[in-house]
Amino acid sequence: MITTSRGNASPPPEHLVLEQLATVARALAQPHRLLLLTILAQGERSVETLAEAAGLKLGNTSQHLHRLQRAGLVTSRKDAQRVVYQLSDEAAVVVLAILRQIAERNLAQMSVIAQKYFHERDPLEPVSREELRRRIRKDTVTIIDVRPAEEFAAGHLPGAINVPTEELERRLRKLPRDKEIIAYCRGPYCLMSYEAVETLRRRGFKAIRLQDGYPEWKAAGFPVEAGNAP
Amino acid sequence: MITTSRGNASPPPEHLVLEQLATVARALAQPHRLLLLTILAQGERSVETLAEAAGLKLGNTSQHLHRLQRAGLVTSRKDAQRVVYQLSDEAAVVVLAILRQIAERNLAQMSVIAQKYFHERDPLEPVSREELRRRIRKDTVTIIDVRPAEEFAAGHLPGAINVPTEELERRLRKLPRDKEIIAYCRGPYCLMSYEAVETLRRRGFKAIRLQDGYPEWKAAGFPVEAGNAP
DNA sequence: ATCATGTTCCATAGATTAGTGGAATATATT
DNA sequence: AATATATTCCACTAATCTATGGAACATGAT
Repeated sequence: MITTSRGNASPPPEHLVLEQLATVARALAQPHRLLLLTILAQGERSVETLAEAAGLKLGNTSQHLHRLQRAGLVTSRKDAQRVVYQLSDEAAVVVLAILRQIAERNLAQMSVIAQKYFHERDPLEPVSREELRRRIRKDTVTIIDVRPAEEFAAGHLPGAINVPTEELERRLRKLPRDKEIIAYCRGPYCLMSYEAVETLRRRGFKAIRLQDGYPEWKAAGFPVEAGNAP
Repeated sequence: MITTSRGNASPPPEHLVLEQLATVARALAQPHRLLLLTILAQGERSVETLAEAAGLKLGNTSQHLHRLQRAGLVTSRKDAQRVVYQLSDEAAVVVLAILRQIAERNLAQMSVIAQKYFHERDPLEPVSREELRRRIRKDTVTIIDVRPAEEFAAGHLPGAINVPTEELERRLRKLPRDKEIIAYCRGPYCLMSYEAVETLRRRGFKAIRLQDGYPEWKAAGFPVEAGNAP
């Protein structure tokens, strides 16, 4: 009798494929690595600055980065003594967005966190990317990027000015009181833009957050600028 | 001095969010669970039939399903004695597609597997979903769904006829020799449609595969039918 | 009530993983 | 050559995960 089943030899090709997908998923299955990915989504970085930004030990960071690299999520290049990592793919930003979507829609605890620490802090609906692009064309807004200077330099929204949260109070005088101010940062669950609009509104500015953050703007194919324009 | 850093109390909200995302990713980080998801992507199923389809022990399957449920990827409902699971979200299909994309583009081993077991077996470019929809309208194709009857009944492409691979040889007479035959199955890394077009071409039919499979067709928002039309 | 069916729960053993401290390595700089 | 800087490698511990067999539980049929 002819049979389509295989003996007790090697696993079927379908399973080999699933094994590969699981390798990618395993790399995503750890909060610290997800954190490293969200930091890399802002722009490339060396191991040391990554470790510092993530609050991790150097060796530990190095290990995590290797795991991410083996999973095809990041690539590295050597720049003199240092090793610079970057996302290998916009797909990494997309997969994070989908994990977020699944968690938001189906995990009770996620709703609680989103409500308590985020929505409650800024109940106003953020501006959508499309809407912001329209307003940029009409020049009716001021956009502030509240991420650290390093990340701003690696890439930002066209025309945005960099005002890291720590400097915000100090630089209020330079912000316009007539135009609406739109703030953005690393992503939808980054508190920096929340803090910024809170501060600004308290001081009488008209401020609102952008939907998501820089990586999502870029991944959506919207225009970006790089460099350290003041 | 006022500081924005927190003492040694609870982790920052951003980390709570990453913890949730990691929960979802951890559920995806195991080949057997990915297999269960691809089976559920064909339609809802009871624990027992899932275990059988996946080749897993019952208790083990039950445990995996709970993990998937806690991660918000599937939901269950009770139907008399049996418990029926289904995907909670089309997002599950999307996340599998992205993991696949990342693996394909960045993992050397994935390319080897894809080449050796899939591309080599059918070097012809598959028909895209858009192209197939056009041809359906013109009625210039016969579509065969080579998945098991159970999965066909749960949902299939409009007008497709169900010819499970084991029955293909037996039912060749009923297939047209003038029209092109388009075969599809569970997804891009499911061998059933590869086997089918191979058999058909050997017998002189004009056969070609559809890009991806049923779950991707449905997730793309294309029309589907359900029920057991012959 | 009793039995059959389908699913979950529990304890356990083996494998994998995360974090740590420190040694080893590679590349500039002096 | 010697030193400083940036990263990786290694050994080890604690925690988590997977699969297994079997007991327990719920539901419907007899």
